[in-house]
Amino acid sequence: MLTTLSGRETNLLFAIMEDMVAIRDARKLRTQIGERLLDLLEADYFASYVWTKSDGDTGGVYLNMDESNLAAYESHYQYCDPITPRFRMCQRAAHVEQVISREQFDRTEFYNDFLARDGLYHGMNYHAYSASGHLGDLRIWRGGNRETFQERDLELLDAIGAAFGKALGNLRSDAEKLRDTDPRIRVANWASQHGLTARERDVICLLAEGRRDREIATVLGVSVTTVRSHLKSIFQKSGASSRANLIVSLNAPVQ
Amino acid sequence: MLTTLSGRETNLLFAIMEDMVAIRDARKLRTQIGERLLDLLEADYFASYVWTKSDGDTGGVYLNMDESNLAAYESHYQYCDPITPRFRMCQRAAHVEQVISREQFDRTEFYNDFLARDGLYHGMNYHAYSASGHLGDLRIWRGGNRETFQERDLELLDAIGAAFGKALGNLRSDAEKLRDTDPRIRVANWASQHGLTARERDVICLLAEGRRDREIATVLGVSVTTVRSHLKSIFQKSGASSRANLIVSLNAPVQ
DNA sequence: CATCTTCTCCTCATTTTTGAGGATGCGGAC
DNA sequence: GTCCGCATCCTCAAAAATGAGGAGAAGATG
Repeated sequence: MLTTLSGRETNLLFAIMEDMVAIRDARKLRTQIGERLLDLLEADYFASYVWTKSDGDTGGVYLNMDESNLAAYESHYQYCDPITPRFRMCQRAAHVEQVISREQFDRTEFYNDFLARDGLYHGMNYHAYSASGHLGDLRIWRGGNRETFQERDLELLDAIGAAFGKALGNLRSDAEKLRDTDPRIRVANWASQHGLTARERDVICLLAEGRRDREIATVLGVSVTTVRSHLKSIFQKSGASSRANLIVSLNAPVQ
Repeated sequence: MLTTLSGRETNLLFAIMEDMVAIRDARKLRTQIGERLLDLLEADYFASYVWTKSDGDTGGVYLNMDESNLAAYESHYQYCDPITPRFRMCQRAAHVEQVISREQFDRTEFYNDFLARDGLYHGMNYHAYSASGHLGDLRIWRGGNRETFQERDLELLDAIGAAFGKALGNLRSDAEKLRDTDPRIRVANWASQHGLTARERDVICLLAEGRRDREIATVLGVSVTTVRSHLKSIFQKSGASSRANLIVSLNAPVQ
């Protein structure tokens, strides 16, 4: 690739570069990059999906698209989407017409009942992957009254998409690390690993905080002997040799 | 700023953008960005310093500079460096001649005995800051037989420096978070917070692993009563009410 | 030298935890 | 219905940890 950039484009690219390192929330990053891309590529519509949703993230980020139409996509059209699976097979940014012929596409229910209703006509996608799977995508569209995307646009999207994918990968692995250190989640994982019952879970949650049998009993509203009874089976199931050992394995950031 | 970029420059900028998100080691990032900048700005020499050194990082990263001369900088010339303090006051990339007059500079020991020996003549610096202080810098030089840097070069360095600063800031705060979750360091911090003696530290290190008094005694090669004696003063100094409580506060990622 | 801290070890009493046996009632699965 | 897992409660005994009182030796500090 060897493309010159105008002053306007250079400015946008610098802004994108700063966003990539500065924004550390995947949803915000996708929104911001979307706005920059619409500007840079002179496009009209933007959408971005991630497949592994997390913390209240519905997965989709959209710009200039109709709410009710999007609801229809999420409930129906994503299941008869003829292009996204093909885009996902490309290792780089691709134009709609690189994955399906225009004639074929124009006859699909997906195009006529979904895309066309919002005015989407010319499209290109970038799908970011890591070793562990799909990270997220960038979907750029122009209306039918506009020019189609050129090879140069694909190159720009490709280069930005590469960095975008790395950034998403970083954010995801950061989130995973954080989740590994969240005590509640660690305790819950530990509990299911060892096949603990609901009540035994209640007990180790309090145990993990360093409480005594008597305190645990008070909090749970049962007698101390009941707590000891649960503890006995917890020791049996986990093979832990002492309360101290248990607390360490429940609280240690890395096991 | 409104600068057009050539195809070569665009490619380099995309590469820099990817480096910024992909490289998660501060030293490697500085080295890589240094090489890209030498290429992009057609410069001859690169140096980058960080002031808060960490994990075997000596602070300085250099390209095309003489080893023995650098040793002289670290031991002597950095203390009579007339320009770096002035560069650090600039909020953006600056040319040497923006912080000192050429005539003045050419008379300094710093220039004649240090820079000139390696052939450094035209220079520009970028110093990155965060709220907590200086993060790191980018120092770009050309030889005396070359053209001086133009306003356009400063603009490029400035834009890249902004993202570079954010990236360094992220890496540093990530490293700090990691350090907060390292059990050994947390135990050491906890110990000094509560004014524990060396032997008491040894005891809680083993205690934090969930060991029994007897085990601790064996490992330390003392009697159980000695261990209990140390534990007694640990309990007194820290105000902890039980061994379980102690283990939690020693192991909990966040206190 | 006297004083202080630290490390080492001790006793005695008490509380807490662990391990081993139980028993009862409840609700779902076969 | 019978069986099984679960939650609840019990006793008794042993092991571990806590709290309080020490004492002696080594070393640093005034």
